[in-house]
Parts: sequence; structure tokens; C-alpha cells
Amino acid sequence: MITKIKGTYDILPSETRKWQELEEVIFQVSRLYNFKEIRTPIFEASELFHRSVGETTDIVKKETYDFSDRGNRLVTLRPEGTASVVRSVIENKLFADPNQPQKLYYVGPMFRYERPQKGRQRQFHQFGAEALGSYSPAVDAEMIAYAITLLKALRIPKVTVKINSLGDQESKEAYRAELVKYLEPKISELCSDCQSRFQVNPLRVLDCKIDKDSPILVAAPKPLDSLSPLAKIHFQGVLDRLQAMGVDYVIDKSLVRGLDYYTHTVFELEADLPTLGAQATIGGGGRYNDLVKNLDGPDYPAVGFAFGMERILLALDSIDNPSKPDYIHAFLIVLGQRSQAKAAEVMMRLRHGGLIVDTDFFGRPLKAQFKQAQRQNAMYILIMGDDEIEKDVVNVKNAKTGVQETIKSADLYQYIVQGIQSQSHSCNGQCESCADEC
RNA sequence: GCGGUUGUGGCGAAGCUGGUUAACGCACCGGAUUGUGGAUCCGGCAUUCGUGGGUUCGAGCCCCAUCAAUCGCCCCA
Repeated sequence: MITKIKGTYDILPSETRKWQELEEVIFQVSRLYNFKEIRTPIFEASELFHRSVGETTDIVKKETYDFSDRGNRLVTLRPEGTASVVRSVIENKLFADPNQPQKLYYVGPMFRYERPQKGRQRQFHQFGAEALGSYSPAVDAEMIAYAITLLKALRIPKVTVKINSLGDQESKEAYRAELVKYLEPKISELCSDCQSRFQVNPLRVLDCKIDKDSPILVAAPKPLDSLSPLAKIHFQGVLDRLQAMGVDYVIDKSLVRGLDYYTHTVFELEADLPTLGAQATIGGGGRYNDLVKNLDGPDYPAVGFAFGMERILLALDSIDNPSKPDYIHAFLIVLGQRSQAKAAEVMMRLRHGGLIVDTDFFGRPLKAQFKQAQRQNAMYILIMGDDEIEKDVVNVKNAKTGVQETIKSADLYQYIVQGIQSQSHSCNGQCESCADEC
């Protein structure tokens, strides 16, 4: 048996419904904030990710799916969405579009070669958004509000917005040097993970889980304390707007993100829910003012975020979200060979009229067909056998009430449509057609 | 890359210190009820215990290897 590749999984028909519902909410909230969808390729030149995400990051160093195609091009399955969006913005000159800032979002699979665990697969899905073209702190706040609106729309509880600022490129570099200087003599007292972090990305030492409360880290200089005056003003501007928008947040002085391109505002969205396992962070993002320039574009600032869709879905498992029961309008029970053709004709007519109709394809006994109808949650059960064919009628049974009537073929469609409409007021919002109307 | 746990039918699972017909439940299929479902009863449904090798008179149970799943670390969404 050929099985799926490690870290991938099938989204089966029993689960696609909740994916579609999630995507639906994403589309709606994005519309509210007037973000437009962008769809970029799933693989790009390897260099794009090396230069954007950062050579030293784990994502690029050991988690990309790299290969060379038959034309010997070095390509990489995208590990995140921002790089592709930026590439596209530069290549298609969206920075020159009169519509600014460019407000874009994307939904799709990403690939990282990691050890799979709860809330982490090798092929996973992200919803992300980027607002490009403005330096204004209002855009930072807009992005966070957008993210929060989405989580509210999904009714995900216990969400915390953690926010911090790394400052502009100069503040960032100055701070880094300061931190290294501070940590250098003390690093041997920290855990082994910290010691290797110190070598690779010293900022990450700050949010070590083990030494979190160690006096060394508590007393360590924080990025926030070495912001330039302008960076300070920017950060305060973001906070003021968040407050005005009614978005609660927590300043986390140790919040540092793993991608190299962030400047100024960085934020994470955490949900404290048991179903998420060890992955409390369901989304994160920040400002990246220099990335477009670094990828050979113009001086063009941007802010973005990304959510792990699997993680959102896991979070959703913590609340009982009554998913609407699946149903069909009618199930057609066919008895006897002679009825087949006529049944097919009837079924097509109903479908052309917009009814959801299914039938038996195995010539099963009557009882089994009834069971099948019930399993499909059919509102009406239509019975067609030789008797009915002869009289040009169909026996129509209301699955709920059990009432059965003999209806002339010509009147069948009308009969069912009327029945569905009258039913929709007594179902307590149970059926989907009713829920849709409300 | 590192560590823990697990691997028996479509699913959930029993399986005693290894002893020879691999329980049980759900689902599914057929029948009782030649054309009227959801209840009941009867019957069917694993030549085999992830895979390979070893120990043994004998292995689902022990040993080794391997693969897979899963959870955690690192990192990230």
C-alpha cells in the first residue's frame, strides 16, 4: 500500500465542511477590511526564501523542501507566504498601483520539513495578510484589529495579543550588539538551548522557556529600551490606535520572532486552549519595512501576519460549534429494472430545479435503500417502482413526519419545493436551508 | 536533529506468568418482513495480530531491527 508522505494528511469529506466554513469567515472578514486575495505559486526560486526569511533561521537552514527541476533551477516549496507576496508585488509593480496601501491576503498550503506533532505538519495551511506601502502605525493597528476580528468571528475564546517593538534596522542592530555584550560573560549559566541560540540568533534567548525567570534574562536589556525616538513614537502610535479600536493587548518585552525581516512592531496571537497542545500561538506577524528593498524593490514598507489554519481549527475544537447537519432534499428509491430510466429522468428534472437529490446505485433491496436515504438525511424519500411507472406517479414520503402521498410525476417538483419551504419554519434552525435564510 | 508513548477487523478495543478456535462493542451486509427505514431477533464480516528476522516443541504476547502513528523539545503558524 502506498501511504501518504510523513507530515501530510488527507482532509477527508467529513472534515472539508469545517475548512470551507473557516475559509468563508476569512473571505468575509477580509472583505470587511477591504483586503483583496492574491494567489502566488506554491514554489519559488530558492533564493527568494534565503534572502527574505534569513539564512540563519531554522526555517531556511533545515526546514525547506528544496529540489532542482528538470531545467536545473533551484526551487523551494514555500515555507511561508510573505516572501512570495513581496516578490509578486515587486515583479508586478503593485507598488506603483494608485491604490495604496496594497492590502492583500492569501490562503494556502505551506511546507516545512519538521518533525510532525499536534498543530504542526509538514504540509500545513496558512491564512496571511500583508499591507504594503505605508509607514503609518495605523496600518500596524489595522492588521492586528483584522486578525482579532477574524478570531472573534470564529468565536475563539481566551485569545491574547502579545506585542513588542524591535525598532528600525539601526535600533535593532544596536540592541543586538548590546544584548550580545551583556550575555557573553553569562551565557554559560544558561541552558544549552540558549547557548546555541546565542550563537545563531541571540534575540531568541530572551523568550527561552527554561530560563524565562532567570535573573540574567530578567535583567537583560530589552529591545523596547533601546528604541530610537522615531521608533518609540511609532510604537506608541500603534498602541494608541489599538486602544481606540478597543483591541486589548499585552506588551511582551521578550517577544522576538524567528524571521529575520521584522522591524518595529511584532505581535503574536495566543489562545490558551487545551486542544492546541503545545502550540498556543495560532498567529503572528509584524512590520517589515526593509524587505521589499532588500529583494531589489523600491523603498516600500509593509506589515503582515499569518495564521496557522490547522491551529485555528484545533482551537475551534475547544468550543462546541454545532456544525449544521448535512442533508439532501430527496432520495430516490428505485425498484425493478424497468424503473431505472424513468428514475434517472425524474432525478435530473429535480436537480435542474436546484434540489439536492441522490439515489441507490446498487439495486439494493428496499430496506437497504431506506437506510441509505436515512443516512443521507434525506428530507423526502421518493419511491419509484413498476406500479408507479405505469400510473406515471411517484410515492413521496416525508422522512420526518412519515406521511406518504402519491404524486403525479408532473407535480413532483412543486410538491417537494413547497414541502421544503413549509418545513423550514418548524425545524428550529436545524436544517441548513433554514439557517441560511436567517 | 533529540526524547517519550503506541502499532490486534472499517472504527473502538479484550487477549491472564508465551500454550494453540483471536473475546466484546460500534459500523457494515443479508434474512425474519418477495414494495416501505429508524426497534427486535437470527446470520455474515481478521487463514491473522505494522513489517522483517530471532528465541522456543509452541509467539499477538519475549528479543533485535525496521517502518509508521502520536505527543513533547528545538523552531514556528
